Amino acid sequence: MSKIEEKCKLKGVRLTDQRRLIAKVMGESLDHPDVDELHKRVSKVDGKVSIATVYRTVKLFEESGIVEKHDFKGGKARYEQSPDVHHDHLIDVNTGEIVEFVDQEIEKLQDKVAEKLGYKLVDHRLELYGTKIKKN
Amino acid sequence: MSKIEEKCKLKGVRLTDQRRLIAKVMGESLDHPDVDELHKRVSKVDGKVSIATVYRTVKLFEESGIVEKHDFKGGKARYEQSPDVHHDHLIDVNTGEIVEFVDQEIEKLQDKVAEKLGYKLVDHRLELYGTKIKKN
DNA sequence: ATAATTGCAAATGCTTTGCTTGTGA
DNA sequence: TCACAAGCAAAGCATTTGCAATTAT
Repeated sequence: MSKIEEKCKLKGVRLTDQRRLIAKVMGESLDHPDVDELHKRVSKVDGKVSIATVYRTVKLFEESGIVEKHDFKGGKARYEQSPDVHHDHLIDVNTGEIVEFVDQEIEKLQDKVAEKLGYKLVDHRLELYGTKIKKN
Repeated sequence: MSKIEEKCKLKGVRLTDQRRLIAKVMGESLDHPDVDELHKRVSKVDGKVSIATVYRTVKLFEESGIVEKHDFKGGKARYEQSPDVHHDHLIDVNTGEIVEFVDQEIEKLQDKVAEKLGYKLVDHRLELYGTKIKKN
């Protein structure tokens, strides 16, 4: 049973063949696929799964905190399995490649900024867009 | 002549009555209106301006660096006049209110993170989502 | 048994675009 | 004058939804 499947059980999310398959594909994905891409990967195993089901399932998983949705610039929503430790993303503007990173100092400063403005931070979005530095 | 109008001249953007009006409305907006809202405000002055023109104009202004587009969570694109000094945004998740802020330290750290990963930062997105802290 | 889930196609909401007429420099 | 802009309605694209048939517990 996949890790995502376990989380479904835990959250009381009813499992179907389609959901199990989508969970498996998500769990095996090391990148950040969009719904179309997920549907393609799922279809290789079961060609009868509709894209509507993929949409419904990622939404369900997201609402259950099982996957994370990202709306990076210029395009469709992309998904990844909810990580154990929070991270942010750097997107290569040339290749679309995504690099994950963690910076505790920035995280702390965000809290501080919010507090200074009279707010309690409940969510945030930090995305860096960059170009690869050529090494000589 | 509005500030945005001046920028248009500078960038060689041809001015029309509609663009002048949209520029004026944008310049007078202290919030971050979406296209619908802009169209409403524009329509109060000239009811014949079509929403397609508003879409085309904000896009043109954005490409010319005259306005900034923001895709905050959950909805339509919102616009503001390009500020002289960069700032980021904190969004009140209850009211939708937007607070602008500047934090040089975070900015610096972002550059540092990108560099450490082997990238040159060309753009970034930092949004804080929070709830107002009640004061007693 | 039966409430929830699926597949399909149609609908949605924001944004863009083709085409014809109008207009700024 | 004439390349470019505007208005309108239609098209596009990602995502959601109504409905009838299917399925999990």
